Amino acid sequence: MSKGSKAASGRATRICGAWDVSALPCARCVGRHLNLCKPLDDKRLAQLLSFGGPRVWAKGATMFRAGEPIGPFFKIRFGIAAVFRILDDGRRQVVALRAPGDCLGYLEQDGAYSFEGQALTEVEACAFDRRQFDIFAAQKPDLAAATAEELSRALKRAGQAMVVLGQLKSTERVAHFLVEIDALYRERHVARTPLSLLMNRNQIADYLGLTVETVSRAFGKLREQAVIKLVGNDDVIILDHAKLRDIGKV
Amino acid sequence: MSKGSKAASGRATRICGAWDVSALPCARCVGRHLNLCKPLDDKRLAQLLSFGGPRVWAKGATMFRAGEPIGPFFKIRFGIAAVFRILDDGRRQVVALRAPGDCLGYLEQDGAYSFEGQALTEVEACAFDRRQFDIFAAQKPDLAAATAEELSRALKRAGQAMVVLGQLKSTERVAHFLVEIDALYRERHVARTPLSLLMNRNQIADYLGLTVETVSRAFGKLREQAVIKLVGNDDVIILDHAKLRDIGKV
DNA sequence: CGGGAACTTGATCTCGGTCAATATTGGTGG
DNA sequence: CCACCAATATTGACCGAGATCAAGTTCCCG
Repeated sequence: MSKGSKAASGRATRICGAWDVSALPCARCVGRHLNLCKPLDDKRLAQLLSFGGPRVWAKGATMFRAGEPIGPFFKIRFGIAAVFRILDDGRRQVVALRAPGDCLGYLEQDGAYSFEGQALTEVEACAFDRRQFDIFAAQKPDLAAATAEELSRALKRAGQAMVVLGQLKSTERVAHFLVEIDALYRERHVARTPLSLLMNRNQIADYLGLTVETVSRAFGKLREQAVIKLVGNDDVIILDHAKLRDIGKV
Repeated sequence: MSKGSKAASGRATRICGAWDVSALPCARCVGRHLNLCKPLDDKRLAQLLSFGGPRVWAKGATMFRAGEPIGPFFKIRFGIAAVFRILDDGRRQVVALRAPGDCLGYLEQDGAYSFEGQALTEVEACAFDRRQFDIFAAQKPDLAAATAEELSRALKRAGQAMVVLGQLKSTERVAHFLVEIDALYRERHVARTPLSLLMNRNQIADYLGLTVETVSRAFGKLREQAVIKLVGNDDVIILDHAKLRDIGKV
């Protein structure tokens, strides 16, 4: 599965922004710059790389923990990660899904990570020392602008997620979720047919503020309405995009 | 009420960040630079001001609408504003509360505002043309850094709000809300005793993803438990901060 | 004061949570 | 390749938190 998504990502010709880390050498090909889109020239790429090394996490691995002394932040090259928080009593809320091109572990509070990070698939990401990155960004206006742009994108997505959590009914939430990750995976070239959720029902439930059972029932309703078709546990075929978007209030 | 908060804000010696707009001349005192904290020197302040004028909205006024062609963004000097989205069927979710020092209307999508903005109290803010601001920021690394910092702060708050909406029970949400705005108003020098909510039950409900009745009942429960005391419709005295934080999972 | 808006309280209903019992699935080893 | 098994998903029965509908009550502003 993670192999599949990785292959799909590999075909990407452009992931995003002024600092496309897919352009950076990865563990298997140090010294070779793919440089698929070139807002950063080779010299600057090399400079960025000098303090940001590639790293790989297995599916399910913890990338960082809330409260843990702040370390590097990451920019995803392949795979999908979840950012979440756990309350003392075990309640858990996934706060964001992060795909190739997204940053992860950027937020900090009093010198500690603000949220938890976990790899949903195998994940490969570049690690950046934030102090050095900030210094570098201070001299590269377009990199700073790209950072602001990325944060804006994340903030917009968070706002939409708040609408989903605060106002939508369970089936609406699930419909919204499907449209959302379909668009996300497509945009980041993780897309395949059928759509692979890359999350189990539990993780989806924690993202949507529901329980596993409710998520399952919502999938059932959408299937009854012939809006989707379920294939195994992880794959979904969207039969009626328009109706799904309609239900999901997208 | 808005007059009170304004007076309180006026006493602030430092609001935040590298571009404290309270340092900019306001409508009533053009040409005079308060310059309370001085990360920007006078020349740069003047430059910023040349494309960002002060503006005032009455309590309840709409500052911008989602989908409306993008105009300036704003940085609040006095007052409190709400950022929200309305669904076709009238459901409404407040996505963020913005206090002095916060930016507002920054997010855009395809050349239109992403959310709606409304003044909860009388609001005074500086308007900035984003194109000119971006150009300016590109030459001022510390301003770009301050923008990223501000976005990070907003994103962190959004993440916490998602936990509230996704996981907390109604009373927990209201407790969390009280702690949150108490801290916010305090931090931005809007604070007074007793705590003024500056929002009616309907607005609180729309922020917490609840109904007016449920919010009212939650206030009732907190009052019964002697955690708070209600004074009129808009003021709250927090009797037991520790317990309130505990209930609100802060 | 007086009147309308905002808040509170009560009764009822519904959606989603909880608990429990199957049913699928997909990975593993024979 | 198939049979098995643990993990995951589905389904069902029931319950409860919060929504909805409907009165009251309080507040606040003229």
